[in-house]
Amino acid sequence: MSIEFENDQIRRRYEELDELIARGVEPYPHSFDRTHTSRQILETFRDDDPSPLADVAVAGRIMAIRRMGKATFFHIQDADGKIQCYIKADELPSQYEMLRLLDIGDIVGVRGFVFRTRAGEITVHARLLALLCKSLRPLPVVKEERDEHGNVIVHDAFTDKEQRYRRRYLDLIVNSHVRQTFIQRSRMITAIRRFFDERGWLEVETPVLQPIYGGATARPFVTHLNALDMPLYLRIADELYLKRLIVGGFEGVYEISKNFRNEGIDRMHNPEFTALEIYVAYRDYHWLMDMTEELLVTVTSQVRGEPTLLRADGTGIPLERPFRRVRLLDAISDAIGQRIESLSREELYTLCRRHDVDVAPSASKAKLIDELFSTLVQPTLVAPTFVTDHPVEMSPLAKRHRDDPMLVERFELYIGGMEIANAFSELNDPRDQRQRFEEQARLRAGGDDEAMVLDEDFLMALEVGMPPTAGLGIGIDRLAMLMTGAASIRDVILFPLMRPEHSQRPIEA
RNA sequence: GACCCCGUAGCUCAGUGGUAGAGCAUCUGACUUUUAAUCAGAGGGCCGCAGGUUCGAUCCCUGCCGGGGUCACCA
Repeated sequence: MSIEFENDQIRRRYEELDELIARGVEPYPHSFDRTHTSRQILETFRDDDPSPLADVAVAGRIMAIRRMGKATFFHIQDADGKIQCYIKADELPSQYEMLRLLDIGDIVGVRGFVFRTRAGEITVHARLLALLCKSLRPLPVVKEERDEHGNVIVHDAFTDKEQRYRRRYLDLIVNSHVRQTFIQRSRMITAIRRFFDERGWLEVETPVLQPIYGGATARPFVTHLNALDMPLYLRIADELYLKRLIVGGFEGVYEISKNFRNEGIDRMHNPEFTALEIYVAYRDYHWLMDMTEELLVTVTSQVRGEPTLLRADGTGIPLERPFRRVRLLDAISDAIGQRIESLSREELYTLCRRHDVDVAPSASKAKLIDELFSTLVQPTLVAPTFVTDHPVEMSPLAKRHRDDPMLVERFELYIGGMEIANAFSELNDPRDQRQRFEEQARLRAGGDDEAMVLDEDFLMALEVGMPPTAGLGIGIDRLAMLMTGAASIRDVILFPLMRPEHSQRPIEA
């Protein structure tokens, strides 16, 4: 086998690998009996009694080496953090020789006793050094130092966004804040599950591949099922299936799932993203606003230690109950200084033009209201705010407002200028639902390719009868952004969608 | 999709119309409590790709590829 090496460092490492094998070192052994993680040692070491840590075994990736002739210090990194190790040539002559052939990036196991160095760092003094995996590619080298206040100063951080997203494994190895971000994301989802499970609501799984896509207005990804020779769509939402389960008699169901929307990619959008949807029978959107507040305060407190979310600029967003609640038409009217509910489509269009809101002349009334809101109001909604009671044309799956049939019982939750949640008192009147679908069909015929598709089976389910139900959707990625202070959705998705690199282009069959 | 910015060593970045430089990393040597270890030396580059202008292009121009940002589209 001949390998063309990309650079001298990789060639060098392959040579070292051969030399290790020639010396009888197994470069890829099967296991290592670890007794402690780095953190367990750092947290339990006591200067007045080091004996409990007189024989520990740690394992991890070498992140720094300081060779000083016949003694060497190195740091290894495990999932918990880093710990320094110390090895002396006269104590372990053959393993010290092997260490010559090791590099930053190699994974090793160290068995020994724990002590504190003159410089004050808790360190594992090696009685055994074992190679666990030889690394054949150089890692980005990031150096850290501590200033007099103990703050970590990072030098030459691995920052190239393209490389960080494409080679997330490198990003995770060298950027500890990235590891923390994804740990927090995972804890957030765990906390959400716990919150729902404690209330007896059932986690379910519904189809990703759907013959009819629904539950949201968006362009879908289309695929094809060979077995039945039919098109299928990747789901854009779970809504219609979860409601069928409420019809079926479950009284609280939720799903945390990937949705797929064939639309733009930017700081707030990834073609596949994670959504939470939950439906609870016999409840309405008022109850749901209270529940949403409690959910967010509980989850944020558990993940961040306090009920405060974090913006990318470092400022906090305290979650103080109750969240502000404002009706959509009031919010827009206040921003404009003029009531808008009785305006015609043409008057709304003129209003948009006057306020520099960019809209197509053919835009529907719902679209114009949406544009006015998202341009004039949404950016101002930093503190958590429920925006409620949307016009019925904007919300084909929501129940009409009990006080005004032109509106629906709906809320969207905005935090940090982002839409985080969307919820309704769910429409369960099958005749009204059919009319709404028919209106969507007219929009589709008029060229709106994001309008909803009529789903006869869903209507049949509503005819069987769905109890009054409250339904909520939360954008998990966006919530994770606020949980971690991320500026881009790509920073909270492990493998965000990227255009393939040239060498990785799929070959046409 | 439109516009703006970016692409130089493994990483982070300088730089110039006369085919390249720093720090870290790598290699050689010294060093048995170092810690951005230190000290002395060395190697490493299709300057994103392809054209064009020019005696000569990493630099100027055009196109393409990739990334970032803004807008549009959109949860």
